[in-house]
Amino acid sequence: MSKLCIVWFRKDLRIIDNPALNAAINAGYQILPVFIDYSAGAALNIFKHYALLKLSQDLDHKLIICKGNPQELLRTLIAQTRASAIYWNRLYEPDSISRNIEIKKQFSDLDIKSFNSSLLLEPWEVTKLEQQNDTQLGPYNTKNPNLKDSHYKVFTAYYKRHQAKFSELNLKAKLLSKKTSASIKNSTCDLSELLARNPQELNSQKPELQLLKLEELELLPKIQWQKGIEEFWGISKTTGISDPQKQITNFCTQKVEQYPDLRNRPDLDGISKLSPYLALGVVSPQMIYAELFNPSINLQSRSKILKSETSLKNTINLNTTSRDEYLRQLGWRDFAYHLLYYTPSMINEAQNPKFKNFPWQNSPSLLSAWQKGLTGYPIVDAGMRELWHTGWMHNRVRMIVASFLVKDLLIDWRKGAEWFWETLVDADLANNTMGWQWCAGCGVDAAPYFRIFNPVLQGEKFDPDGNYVRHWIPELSKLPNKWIHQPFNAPALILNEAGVKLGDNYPQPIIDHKYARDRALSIYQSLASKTQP
DNA sequence: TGAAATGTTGGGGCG
DNA sequence: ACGCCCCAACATTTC
Repeated sequence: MSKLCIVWFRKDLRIIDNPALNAAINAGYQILPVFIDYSAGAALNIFKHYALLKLSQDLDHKLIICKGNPQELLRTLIAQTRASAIYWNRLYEPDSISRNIEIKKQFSDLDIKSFNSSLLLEPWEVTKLEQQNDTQLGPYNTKNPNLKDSHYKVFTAYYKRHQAKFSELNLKAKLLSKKTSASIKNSTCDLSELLARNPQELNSQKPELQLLKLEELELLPKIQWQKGIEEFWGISKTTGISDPQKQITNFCTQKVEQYPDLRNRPDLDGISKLSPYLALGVVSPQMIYAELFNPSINLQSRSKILKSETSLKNTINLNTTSRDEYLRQLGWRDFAYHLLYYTPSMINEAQNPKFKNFPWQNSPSLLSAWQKGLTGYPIVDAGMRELWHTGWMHNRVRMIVASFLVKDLLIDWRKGAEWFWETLVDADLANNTMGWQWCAGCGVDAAPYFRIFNPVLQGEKFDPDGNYVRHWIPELSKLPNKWIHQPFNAPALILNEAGVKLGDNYPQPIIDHKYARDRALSIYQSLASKTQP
């Protein structure tokens, strides 16, 4: 019988293009797939439940599910099964890094290997210092004086290097490892069979492993909150999340050409909606990349557009620029992990020290109105209701609601980050933290402090027909376009005809934007002029 | 990956 | 016909 390898699943809940799983099979191991639950926001937990349901099925129901301290659980499992290897795919959150260093130490007599499964390039692969490719150097290695300023702080510079590195490593040509699901199933062990084959182990003094059924992780909420999420994401109660590869193909073959034009339009279906799949590693960015620049697809879409009387030259430019623009977003994702890896403190602290004593107002009632989508500004409320019902919000609207919370209401960006963390199915520590610091203007590569979104203008610009607002705020649906983004300015007659009673079935604005803008400007301005020690 | 305030221009109404 | 004013429309500056 061949040796046994624990493949430890975390945020790589897939069997396709899973480097740790592939490597273990290639090394001739029998596979013991293990999932140890980790804490996550409520919405992500729902998605995690259904992603696990699918993964478990893909692994022929041999996935071991448990909960608790990973070190202890792995120790027990190794004692019981005599596994001689542990393979996993790397995570980059500070807690995970330190835990993994511990585990590597603790099981140093085993074959332990880790892999990149979730980024195009890992944090240390894009640095200012050329020799900085040692994965052992972590953010905590402050003894290395070179490390301090080796990382990028501005996206444009980072991405330039990212692109260069990407071609340098020739990753574009790298083929995805495509194991058939049959071969994966063949290599996968069933724990109970395994233990039955070694009955002496069962009778030993060794600690018993508490194996759980998926339901026992209690990832689904007690209230029926998940219904809208299940519906929106095409989730099946019995088979779990919908086939993500279909979602990738659909975007890369149909929608990507229009991406630059439509990506800011929450009223249209112009974006990939792959974020929750990425957050849990149900898909890898490599899978998206492969499909995005799949030569045969390019050929198809080129010929399709050629038929619609576009010149060949334009077509090719159009193809690559729209695909590159989408790829750039995956670059932002890598950048978020780069920042988090080198400055883990950014989770709780503004990267810009001038924000240390920022006079946040933190009114609980205003925060609550924002969370419920009752601010009186339609584009903000539509976004917050979309978030609550689907576990997701269009990125343009995320920026609008974030600007409103931080700059209009003067509520600490961390309150917003917490809410997003609980309610987003794509909740991702690196992205969430970077995004909020960017919006609040307190990050290293942040929006300028004076960039304050006007919710009315943003609505009119990016939801010009008001369809997005009408969908999420039906009580406003009868308002004409002219007033759909500013009901508080509409004549009484118009409101009457549309059945809108401000302060009754739709709130008055909880703050006057002009007043709020001036207030934010003066605070941020005094901050900007403040000198730091 | 803003918006408002301020500045400039030029066509048209009008005395 | 001409200068003057008004004010969109656009451009630039400022926050």
